[in-house]
Amino acid sequence: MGKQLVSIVDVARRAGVSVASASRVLSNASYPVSEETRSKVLQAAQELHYAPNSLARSLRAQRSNLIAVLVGDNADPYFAEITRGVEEVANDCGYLTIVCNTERKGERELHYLQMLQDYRADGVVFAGSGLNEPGHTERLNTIVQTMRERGAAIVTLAQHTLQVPAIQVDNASGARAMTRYLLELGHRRIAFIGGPSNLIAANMRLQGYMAALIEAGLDVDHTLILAGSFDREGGEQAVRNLEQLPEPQRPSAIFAANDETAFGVLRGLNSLGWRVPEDISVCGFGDLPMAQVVVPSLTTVHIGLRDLGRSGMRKLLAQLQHDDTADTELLPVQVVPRATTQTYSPPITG
Amino acid sequence: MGKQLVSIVDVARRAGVSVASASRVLSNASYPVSEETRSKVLQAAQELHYAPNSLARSLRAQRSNLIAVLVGDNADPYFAEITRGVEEVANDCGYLTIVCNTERKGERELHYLQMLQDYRADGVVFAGSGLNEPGHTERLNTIVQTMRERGAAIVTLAQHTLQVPAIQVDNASGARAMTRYLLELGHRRIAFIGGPSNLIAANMRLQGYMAALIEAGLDVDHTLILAGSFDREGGEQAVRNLEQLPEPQRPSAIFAANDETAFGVLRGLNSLGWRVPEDISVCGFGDLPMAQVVVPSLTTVHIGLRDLGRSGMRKLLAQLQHDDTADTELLPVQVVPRATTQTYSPPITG
DNA sequence: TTGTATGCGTTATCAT
DNA sequence: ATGATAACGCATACAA
Repeated sequence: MGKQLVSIVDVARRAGVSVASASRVLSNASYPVSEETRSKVLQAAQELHYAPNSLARSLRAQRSNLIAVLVGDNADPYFAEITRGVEEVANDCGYLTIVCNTERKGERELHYLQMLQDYRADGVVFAGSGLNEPGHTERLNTIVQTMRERGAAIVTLAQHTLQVPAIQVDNASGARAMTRYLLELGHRRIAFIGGPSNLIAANMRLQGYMAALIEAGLDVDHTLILAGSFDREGGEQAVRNLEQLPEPQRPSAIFAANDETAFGVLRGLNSLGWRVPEDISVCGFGDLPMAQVVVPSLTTVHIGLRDLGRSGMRKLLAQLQHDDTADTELLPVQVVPRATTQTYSPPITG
Repeated sequence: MGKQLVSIVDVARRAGVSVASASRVLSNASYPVSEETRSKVLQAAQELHYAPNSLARSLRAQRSNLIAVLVGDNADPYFAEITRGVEEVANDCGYLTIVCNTERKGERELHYLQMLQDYRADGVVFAGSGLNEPGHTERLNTIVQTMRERGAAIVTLAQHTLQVPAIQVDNASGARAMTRYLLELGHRRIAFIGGPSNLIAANMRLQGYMAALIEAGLDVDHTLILAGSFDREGGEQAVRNLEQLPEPQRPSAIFAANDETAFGVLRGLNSLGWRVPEDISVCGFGDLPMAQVVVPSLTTVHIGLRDLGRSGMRKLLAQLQHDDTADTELLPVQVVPRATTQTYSPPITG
């Protein structure tokens, strides 16, 4: 490979001092060093373009200053925003951020965790909610426990099977509030397009939706609950399925379990020639940046995603410094009414 | 901190063999080892839940298996897509991906590079184009050279002042092609909303735009060239400025230097009550996923961003394996006509 | 085929 | 205040 970089030994030699002294200067140790020694070391380091070897440092210190964020897909704006928040705080505190795309596959998640354990990552942020694959929870728990015993910090930013410090998005309340909002607009037949069945967050939102209906004294119509996949394709497919429904059974509003799905719904409705919100109301969950960009702008449930990332990283740091905060916090969310929803008006039969 | 993890020494002891033998088994060395020894080591490792220390390994091997992607902002879909592609290939090849948000600040870029040097990152992907800050190029060059001398691989995915292997998005041709396309539609007054002046890519697109006009024998009207910032706000602001223009000087088409800007333009026009594409045509550059989501869907220049990331990482690997490929490749782009552009029709004066 | 010993670059411990 | 040295965990050169 390339030529060796200068090491602390080279610096010490050039400065005419011991390695120990050089180290004390270069690592900003609190240990007393004479001004003369200090300046000699600093100058030698500068002249040689000394770059401390963080791998060696980490090995020695049992502390890597590496943290990781586990996401389903970093190109998904939901995770991208969280990652941004995590990275922001991490960088401020001298940590490097490793991004891991699990593609929502248990196998990949475990694979990554093992690598992170190997690299002695100081912490891991689970950005997405837990996977419901058979046997996954157990295996996940095993490695997470091992990491924690080693001193690594873990935090989840969603409902999770993991028993670790968490910041939970209040999915159930958010979905309930949104459903109530639609009910107040006069809608009675409200379709719900869910997410992957192995995603806890998706289930919580479904629960919230049903709870609101029941509270309002309405029956839950299972023909109005459709499968989705948290992506646009799922939304489009669901619309095609809704179209198959006989006229009187069709919904007057569609609640998509996340914004991406809602975008797919909007696209699907558009190609069907159904106008939003005149013919049908639509809403999502998440409030991605593009929710405000689409025309009409999307009514959705706002989650402060970047802040969620920031708080998550801070919680990680707190664990690392044994400043143990409350183990699990709930992140409140709010309904943001925009232009894709409007008061229900009965179809004109003529 | 937490309790010590088991090391290779523990494994060796438990297996009743030397550390060297254990290492040979656990690192999959090509060195011959008897079947008996191998299985003893493997079993001991399993029983102890041995996790190899990658920091030690990296220190020893002078090779970290860490790579980094330098982006302006990982929450920007442009960079998010690239990062995804990089991470995909990196992970396939056993590398961990560090994400660095430079916020397009030279200072942050340098700061990150120093950290990456400290961690002995095996490679760095510069996803964005070079910054034009005074003195930045020189300082950047210095540290990049040091990294390369060390054996690290570098690749840029955009026009860059750095003299390193690169995959360049053909910004000039793309912008020229798009401008020609608008000209063919009959537009003559085409506004151009640029990007940050210190971004080479933005300048290349402006060059392409002007080249097409000149080729068509048209004058470049500088009142139609507006400043932008590669974000939605810039697009909205530019629209407000265009509105100030007296009627006859207004453009019939707006070419935004990137998609984000175009989204801002669409939003700005919408709030002004100008219809797209009936009253005015709009197009962007980049073809982000959401270009197909907005209504009407955005005419833009397609860049295969995820592929760009993948190719970039492959180019990095090629360098690492001294399979030196062509130093700089050009990534072709294509105009994708969608619904925000249409044939120019002169305003009806009545 | 196996084992011993050394070095990768740092920092902390212990003397001085 | 300074210096010599062990140890972090691993992989290799060399010896057996």
